[in-house]
Amino acid sequence: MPKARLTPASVTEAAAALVDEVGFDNLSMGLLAERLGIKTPSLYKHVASQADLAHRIAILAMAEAGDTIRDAIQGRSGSDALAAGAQAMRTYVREHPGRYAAANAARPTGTDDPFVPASERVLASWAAMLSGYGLDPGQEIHAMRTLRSVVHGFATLEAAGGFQIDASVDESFTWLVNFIDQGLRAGVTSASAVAR
Amino acid sequence: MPKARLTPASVTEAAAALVDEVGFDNLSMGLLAERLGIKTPSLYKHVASQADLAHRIAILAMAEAGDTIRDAIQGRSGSDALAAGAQAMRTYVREHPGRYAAANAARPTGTDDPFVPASERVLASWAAMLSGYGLDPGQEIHAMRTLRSVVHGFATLEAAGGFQIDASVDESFTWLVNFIDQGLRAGVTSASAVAR
DNA sequence: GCCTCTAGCTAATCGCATTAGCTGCACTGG
DNA sequence: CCAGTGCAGCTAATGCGATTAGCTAGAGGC
Repeated sequence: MPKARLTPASVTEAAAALVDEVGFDNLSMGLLAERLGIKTPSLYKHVASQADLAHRIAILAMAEAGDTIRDAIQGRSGSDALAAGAQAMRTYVREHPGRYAAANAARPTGTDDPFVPASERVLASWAAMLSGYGLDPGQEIHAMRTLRSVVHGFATLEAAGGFQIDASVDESFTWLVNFIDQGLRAGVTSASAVAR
Repeated sequence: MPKARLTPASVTEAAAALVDEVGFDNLSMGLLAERLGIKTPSLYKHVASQADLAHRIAILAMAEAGDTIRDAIQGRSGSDALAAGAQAMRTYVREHPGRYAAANAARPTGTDDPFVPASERVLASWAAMLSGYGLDPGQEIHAMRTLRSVVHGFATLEAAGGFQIDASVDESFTWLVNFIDQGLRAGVTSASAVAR
């Protein structure tokens, strides 16, 4: 049997894959150890505790989500960027529900916590998506929070199986993104109309 | 010492108050028992398990939220109903974060689960709020999901301390509700222009 | 070839949910 | 008013999952 040479990073990666399968609250040290072919206490040679492990998964998830969104909006702007970014986010959550749950449960441990820059990068992507709409600076923070809320809300409700009725969830998401896009564009025109 | 005569309902109520204080994931049978002035195993005379307890909290929360929202939109319609309902929901989540977390974590156990009608009543209120906008029937489900997503998303992000920047969160929420309202009103007129 | 360093192991501890079995009090029927 | 019954609460015990202590052997450096 091959010596896989475990590291904190590889353990975290395995744990992330595990939570996506069994759900974040079903994460257990025993289950993870079994997947890695080692005994439970051996895990503590790589991570400090289960809380530490969860935090590492959260950092990984935030970094991955940040990359995914940034790649999606690359070279796009305005409506296209919004649609691509939102879809990328939703897809990420759908494919990695456990990781996303870990990221949501995480709280920064301090100013030097890698989780902080990772989430800032995600926020930066959201901001970039909005920049194309030429919003009034005073509105930007509100628009950003609205955008975050709606995408986060949709993704978590979907992941939790909150949409029961058999109407296409894909279609609803497209509708939602369109709705936001139109609202943002209307805001721009009415704002400048006032200025004019 | 007064005999408080515990019941499943009173235990659930105490547990709900407890989770609002300490957070849903910090709920423990020992802590609850201590609050009630009894020993941990005695709790099992009233609830079947911790999972059962959590589920009862979820049902309570959903029922309370449903009542609160319904009361808020009483006698209002259109934009007013939307604003009042959304505010009521957010306020409920802010005042009862633990209960709300319990409700989100809950999954219906069957068709006779009281959780089902309780959540349906909440959904009915959302639907009532939207009815004033005279949306195209085919759009209603999407609008409903969008509305749920944005309010749920905002409330959970706020409860999780997700809004770091020191801009007024109240103001952001008002902005958000206004944004949705305007979009819905505009959507009525340009509903058929979705193809774009 | 020897030494050290450490991943992994076994055994033990701890906290918390849950179960088993006992007991006294409160309310019922007579 | 009294015996009988039911149940809330208690203590003691079980079990599982996280975590810690202490040991061991194999890999890489000298």
